Amino acid sequence: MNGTQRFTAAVEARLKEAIARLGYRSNPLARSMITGRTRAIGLAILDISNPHFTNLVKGANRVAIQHDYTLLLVDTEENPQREQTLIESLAQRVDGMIVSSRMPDDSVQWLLDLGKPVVLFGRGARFPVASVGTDSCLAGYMLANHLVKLGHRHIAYLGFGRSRWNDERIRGIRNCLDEYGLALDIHDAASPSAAGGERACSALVLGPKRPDAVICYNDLIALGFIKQARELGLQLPRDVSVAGFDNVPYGEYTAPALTTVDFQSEKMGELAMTKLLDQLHGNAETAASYSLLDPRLVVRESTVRREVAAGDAAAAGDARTRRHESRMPAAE
Amino acid sequence: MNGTQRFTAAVEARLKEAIARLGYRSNPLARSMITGRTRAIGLAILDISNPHFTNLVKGANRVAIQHDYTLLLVDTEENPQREQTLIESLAQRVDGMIVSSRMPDDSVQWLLDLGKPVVLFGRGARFPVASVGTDSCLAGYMLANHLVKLGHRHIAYLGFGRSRWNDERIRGIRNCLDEYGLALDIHDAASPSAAGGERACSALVLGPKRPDAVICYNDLIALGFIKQARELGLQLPRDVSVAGFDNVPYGEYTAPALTTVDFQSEKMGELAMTKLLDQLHGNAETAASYSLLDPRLVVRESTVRREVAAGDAAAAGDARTRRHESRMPAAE
DNA sequence: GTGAAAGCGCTAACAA
DNA sequence: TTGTTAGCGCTTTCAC
Repeated sequence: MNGTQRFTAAVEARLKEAIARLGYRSNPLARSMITGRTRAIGLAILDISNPHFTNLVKGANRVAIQHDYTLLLVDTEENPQREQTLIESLAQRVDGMIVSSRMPDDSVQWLLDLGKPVVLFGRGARFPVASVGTDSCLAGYMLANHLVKLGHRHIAYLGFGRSRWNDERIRGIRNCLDEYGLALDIHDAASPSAAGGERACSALVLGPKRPDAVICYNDLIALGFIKQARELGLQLPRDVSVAGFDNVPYGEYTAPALTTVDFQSEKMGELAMTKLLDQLHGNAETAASYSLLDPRLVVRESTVRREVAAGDAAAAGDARTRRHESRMPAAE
Repeated sequence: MNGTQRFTAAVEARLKEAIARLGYRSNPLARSMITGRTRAIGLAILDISNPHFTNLVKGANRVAIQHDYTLLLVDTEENPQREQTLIESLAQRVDGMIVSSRMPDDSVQWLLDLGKPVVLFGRGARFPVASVGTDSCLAGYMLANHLVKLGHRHIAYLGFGRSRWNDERIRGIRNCLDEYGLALDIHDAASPSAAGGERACSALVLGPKRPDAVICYNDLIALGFIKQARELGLQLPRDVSVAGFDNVPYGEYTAPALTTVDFQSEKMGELAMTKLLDQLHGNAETAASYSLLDPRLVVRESTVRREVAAGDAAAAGDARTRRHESRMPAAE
């Protein structure tokens, strides 16, 4: 027996000797079958190529190891069917699951019916699930506000419609632009990746009215956009300011370095794992709670003050004073 | 019973009904205990933040899914103890393991003793293990050759001593430089990451003799190096050409875009998984074989022709002719 | 403090 | 084609 029973030192030694001699190793499958516990946690992420998600993993892994759990990872590759298969397969081999998914709130039920504790991302208080997230609306407001203050007036959003946060980000941006009486030009990328940003770039930049500034759904799209805009002959950031969300590590190493909003991905991972372990160990307090992390604006080189022509400047000043005293609606 | 036995349609229907009514789901743990098969493959990688490894995962995952296997991932975080614990824990839950590790050849035995089929990376023919790798020596040669042809004479290598490929890369670089009678200045980064490159930069760049060109152990180090060199006031690539290994996706989005050697990481992952499944299904042919992938030079903007002063030019010409007809030693 | 026995949920082999 | 049984490697319980 392993750990449950105590013996006299003599017997214990003899036991240990036998174990070593036979090369015995306990079969965790059989053990798990009995105890119903695996000491493993499953984590499903949408895309392992996206540093945002690998940061989640880093955070979750740290906490798991601290508590002597093994973190098992699957990459669902933004594919809903694959996601369901993989999650079902994984869920039965672990004590609990952390899941990053685009499935709508009402499709989440089967996940809960798996009978394992679950932590999700960004499900808000509207759903009785443990969940951790950030204020995407506020983040959008921050970025828009930053750009407007730099003198930008024609702002575009290159979004990703399939994301559950896309609308929130738009809302935040609009909240800000509305204060200045500015319109928002909305575009959509086919995928939340650099390739998506590249492909969407020309439609924005070569379209009828080129924006002064582009806010992208995430940093990867922003990176792709920047590269493609360059190849189309634009001078960045002079011609167009670009910003993203997530603060992925590589945004720091590009030129121009990327302005973005830090969502504290790693801390999100930590928090999710902590929440799950709490649930596992019966601390029901945090069970179905929602933890919100603060977004932080990270200003780098990809957003710069717009050099305005004379006519433009007057219009800008006009707009700014017109609705000068409006409050920040996103800080609710 | 599930799949093993056939029944008449009537019984089958009644069975299905009962299954649905009871909400029965087979317990894969119990099943695996009996059959000894889990239909899962374990993959251990050194650092999930490194796109090289996430590409391995992408490749392996694709093949696994094709064959209806679940790929379970662990991140060992460049930590040997953690690695051993995680691998042992994972190995017993899966049918086979793919392991990316820095452990020396003679420490690999315990891994094989786990009793599961294993595929490793870059173990060569010298070890009776299934393994896939690339020719690091040739890759080093390619990069060095590229730089010499661009007129660089003072070439430095910013390596990572703990890697099992570091010496191979140095050998390849030296093979080339020797042909031109050039010396190689060797430095070492503390970690194979952008942070490692940043920290190591000043010692190289502010040292007694600044190199014309720096070859970094991998792209991440190169990215960090470039960023830091910029902050130290250097004009890149004019002042220093920089190159790396791996061809990580983000090297394309930096400025200057990174010259590198493509190791076909994704294909490596595919190949490793294919090899493992072959082993699992009894195709013993590939069992202990070693597959080598070809490195490919990817020239981008971070390496440029050196603008030589008059004296330098003469010396360079001299060196080039001196051992003009020597063969490529790395193509063995 | 130690050994024996029951049974977890399943599959495999066999009997009906 | 169907129902039954043994037993996988472990933990748990209980008698010794």
